[in-house]
Amino acid sequence: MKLTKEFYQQQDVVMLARELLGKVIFTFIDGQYTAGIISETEAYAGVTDKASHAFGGRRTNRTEVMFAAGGVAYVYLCYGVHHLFNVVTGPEGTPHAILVRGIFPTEGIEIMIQRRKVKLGKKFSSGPGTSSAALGLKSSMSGTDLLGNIIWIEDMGFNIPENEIYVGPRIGVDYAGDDAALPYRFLINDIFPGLPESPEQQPIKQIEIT
DNA sequence: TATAAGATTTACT
DNA sequence: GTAAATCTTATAT
Repeated sequence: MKLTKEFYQQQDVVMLARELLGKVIFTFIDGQYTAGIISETEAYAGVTDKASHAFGGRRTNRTEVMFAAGGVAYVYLCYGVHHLFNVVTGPEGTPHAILVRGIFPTEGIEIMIQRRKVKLGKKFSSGPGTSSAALGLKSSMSGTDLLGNIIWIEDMGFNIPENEIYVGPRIGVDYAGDDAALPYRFLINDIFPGLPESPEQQPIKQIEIT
């Protein structure tokens, strides 16, 4: 079941970030299918979030796609090196985005190994840059429709119980003042033991969402 | 025009 | 633990 426009265009980006855990992201790039279960996400809440690229309504060539209606990809180059994949959500004009920070590889694993140039293991796709690299995502794909046949996300029926989800502050956003402490990071540990060498995530303390 | 810092990863020491 | 890789944006000359 491919996720719909209606799903992506919901208002609550934090709720959507939690919902994306356990969903499966597919790519069909260079004639190769790859897929993985989303294991870690972070919400970036549009114009009001100091950690967001669109804070204060900032529009640049890079961030313009964040203002589109939900259901497209926002992929940008971080530190000049890593291509970070985000899901744009919310209605048109509301620049919400969800950073995908980790996946458990499920399909096209040989292709992913070629792209990553490392063996499967803890670090294989447990960060935003490595996840994007495994899936073949590049910043040139920013703006790609997530309802097309290049990048899409499906609900395969994996149900993630609330007590398996760790919630905490986002990574690397110390510059964002008060917003750095917001509990907008969601991750699941290795609860898919049947998968080949699922990367482990470091546990963090579960905190209440207030 | 120049500089600094960033939603990071990797290879070294 | 530290450094290097080197694109985008913001701020300061």
